[in-house]
Amino acid sequence: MSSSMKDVAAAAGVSLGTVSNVLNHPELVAPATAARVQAAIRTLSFIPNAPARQLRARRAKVLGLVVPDISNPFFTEVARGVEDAALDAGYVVILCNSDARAEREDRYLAVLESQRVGGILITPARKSLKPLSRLLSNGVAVTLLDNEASSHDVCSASVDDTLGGSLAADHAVSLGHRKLVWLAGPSDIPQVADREAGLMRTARGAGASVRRIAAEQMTATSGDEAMGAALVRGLDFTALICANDLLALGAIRALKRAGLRIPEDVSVIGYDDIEFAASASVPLTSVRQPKYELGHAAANLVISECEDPASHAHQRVQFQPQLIARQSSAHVSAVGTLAP
Amino acid sequence: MSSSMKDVAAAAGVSLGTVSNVLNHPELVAPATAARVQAAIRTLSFIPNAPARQLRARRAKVLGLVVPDISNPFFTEVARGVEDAALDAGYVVILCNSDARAEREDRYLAVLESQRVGGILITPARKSLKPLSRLLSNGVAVTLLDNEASSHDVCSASVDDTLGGSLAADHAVSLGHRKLVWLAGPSDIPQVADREAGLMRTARGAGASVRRIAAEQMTATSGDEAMGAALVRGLDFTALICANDLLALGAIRALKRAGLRIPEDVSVIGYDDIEFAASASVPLTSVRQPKYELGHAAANLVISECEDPASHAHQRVQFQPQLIARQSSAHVSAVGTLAP
DNA sequence: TCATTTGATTGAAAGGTTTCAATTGATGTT
DNA sequence: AACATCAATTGAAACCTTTCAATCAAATGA
Repeated sequence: MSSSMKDVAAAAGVSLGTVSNVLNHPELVAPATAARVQAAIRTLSFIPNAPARQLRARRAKVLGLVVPDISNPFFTEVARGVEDAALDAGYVVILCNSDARAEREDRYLAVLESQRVGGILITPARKSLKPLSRLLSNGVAVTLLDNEASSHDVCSASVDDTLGGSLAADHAVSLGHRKLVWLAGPSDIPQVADREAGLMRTARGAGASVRRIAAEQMTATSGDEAMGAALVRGLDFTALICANDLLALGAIRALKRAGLRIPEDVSVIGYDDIEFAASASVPLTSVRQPKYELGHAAANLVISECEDPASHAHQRVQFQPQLIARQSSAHVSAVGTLAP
Repeated sequence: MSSSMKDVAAAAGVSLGTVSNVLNHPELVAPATAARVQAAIRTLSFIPNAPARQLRARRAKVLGLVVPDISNPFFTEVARGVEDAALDAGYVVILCNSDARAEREDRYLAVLESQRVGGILITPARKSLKPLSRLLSNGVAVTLLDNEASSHDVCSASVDDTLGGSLAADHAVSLGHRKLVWLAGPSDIPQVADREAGLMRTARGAGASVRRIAAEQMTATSGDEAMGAALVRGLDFTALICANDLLALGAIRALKRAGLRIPEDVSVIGYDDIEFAASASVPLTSVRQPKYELGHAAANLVISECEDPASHAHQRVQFQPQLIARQSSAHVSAVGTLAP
């Protein structure tokens, strides 16, 4: 049986309140007493009952992490950052995959509310913060992850997606490409919209045309399908820029199936720079995001708000992306132009 | 402010106990009353306080998932299976990456004990169940994940690793390979040991030689290093079998750097069949494990024990692996033999 | 009609912690 | 010697549930 503070108090010959003070306000208790209590804690191998503490003190060292899909290596890496920061602060992370579906996200938000978590890190499935308002008004610390806060009652940690889109376009254009294809994901994903905006502005500013096709999800399978379908319809382009690396990996499969060579016939640029980008069938040029750092920073924001809500000022942290050139992109070749 | 059962009771004009019964034992309360209470719950948008419930009822619908590394796509997929099963049962999953380090695992086990989780799914960092005994004696349901239970006080869900190793060896031998290299991971990982045992038995039974090299971790980087170092030392072989796909991906990088062609000079076989195996620079032949199903089954085992510990019988669930042949493996070529 | 059974509801205790006003004992001041 | 101050400790209340014995009202049986 697990021992309680009452047992510790009895063993150390002090009152319950003193044991609590040793644990939470050591400065209030005499060194000798504290030592005696610590000894009792050790011999009884007492471990505090977190739910009981939470019930009374209403602050739980628990964070909810709500992401579209942890199997996307981007979010996996983000999650590691979150988790490491959390563990360092004695917090624990509840993993919630929303599958980018509002219904599932709502279900999780309700569960997290029921668990009375102290904070939530979320990459929301929809733009509106409405679903979060209940939590917010109950004093739960919310930080937007990989999304920039538009309102002022939450923190956010994000990467400059507009810049990222721009970097990708720059790269293609500087290699001489003028006929681009943008392989987007679902249009309601804000990150994708921002990348697209940056891409379009930069590409068109440089006199390149951009044709847009969209995949249904941000997965390799979906990228394969979308690209395959587009190729069947016929498409005149020399460079393909994808909303993320998974789409790019899938698109490459479709391109190869259609007999196209990369980068001789088509240059491909991904986004995220997931670990496998370098080991892909053609090592993938990609826009790198500081994934781990993003998660780490976001977790620290939300933890600092949990620890001291009163003196907390909401912040927006923004990281810069970076283009990593590999073999999937090359200078447009005179001979290799694609006739559809 | 969040409303409590007291508020609901007042609003519905019933006692606290009745509200509790509506929530937990609906069969005990008159339909009319139940309806009134439900209405009050809805208008007050009452959400039960899980920690308070846990304090009184000592069953928390919380699971701890302890894995070596969620960024390994194998465990990512397992985690998805766990999470889906958990959500269906109204449970929530705390994510714990042990990094395969005992110290970090212990830290997490203490946190999970403090949180008074109902169950733990763990791929242990070490063979002994000692670190779990505290939890077990406190009535926490423990299920071994991707490890077969040796004792009888826990459930386990695993994949037959000996068979998997054997399948890989069979495949290589049937393609005519007689000089194999086994790229192992840390020797204290039981899964790796089992794969090795199956591999050795089958390969040697077929008259093939197996040379063993070991990577420090189960990562691509580590596989690259280990393979690179081995190539420098000189190695006479035609087929490489790796303890997992990440090692294989890394090893392929090293092989290519050394000017070796795959599969013409060397056949490579991985293990796990992660999603990227198919998109790798050379599509990877691999031993597929039912990852999602493994996680799902394990979660259901632990949940069933949580729900009804009394009538629970510990079980071992074992899945079968399957060899997926792709282009990284081919028949040994007369010309392509490697002179070191 | 009275006693008994059944079904629905209640009230109070318990679970492990934190918090805070109150108490104690010692030290310092006049 | 009387008083104020201060540090250390205590005791009880509060947090929100669940549980269970007790109560109550209505229905049944004789």
